[in-house]
Amino acid sequence: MNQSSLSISFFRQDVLEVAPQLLGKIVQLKTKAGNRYFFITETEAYCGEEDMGCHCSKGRTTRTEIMYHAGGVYYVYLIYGMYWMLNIVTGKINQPQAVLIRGIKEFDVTTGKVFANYNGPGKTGKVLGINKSLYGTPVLQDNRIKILSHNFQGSTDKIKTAPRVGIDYAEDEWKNKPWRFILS
DNA sequence: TGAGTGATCGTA
DNA sequence: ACGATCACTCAC
Repeated sequence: MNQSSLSISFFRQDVLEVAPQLLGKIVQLKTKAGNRYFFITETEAYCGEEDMGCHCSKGRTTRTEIMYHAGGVYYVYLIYGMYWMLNIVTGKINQPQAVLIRGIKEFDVTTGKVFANYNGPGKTGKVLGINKSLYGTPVLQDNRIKILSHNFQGSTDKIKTAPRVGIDYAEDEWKNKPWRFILS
């Protein structure tokens, strides 16, 4: 298995480039029992203060501060008191954007066989052991989670788009944007 | 369809 | 200081 990570320049592209390109990318998780391997199956893009579905539509706050950083750091937060959402900041400095990782599948690294599906951002955060300590950590620096630069076999072929989930409070213009990317 | 759960943010 | 809200999940 090629272990090279995605570069910092990848994450500093616009979120609408990064979000679909993250589909199929392999995530390596280091645990006491050894490495576990996943690939990304679903993402969502959140794009700037003008995007009424994005947390940054309310401007710079303690929570959203990290989104104003240049791309390539983690943005995590707790929702509904239970679920840690895993996001990666993208774009340039002061261009607040992030990709939400909404789903991953786990596979056996020797056989290449998929054996578990974690659909939904809450489940994704749980299986990866996300918590607030990851907030602001550079993606390339974290020693527990590595995002590799190559794709799970044959996973890039079919990308579906759909409106984003859970932002019913936003006006139709933003609610309807096809910024949810799904591997099929 | 609604309960569970706690950080965050706007209003005082 | 308080109350409403929330990029969700699971059981019913």
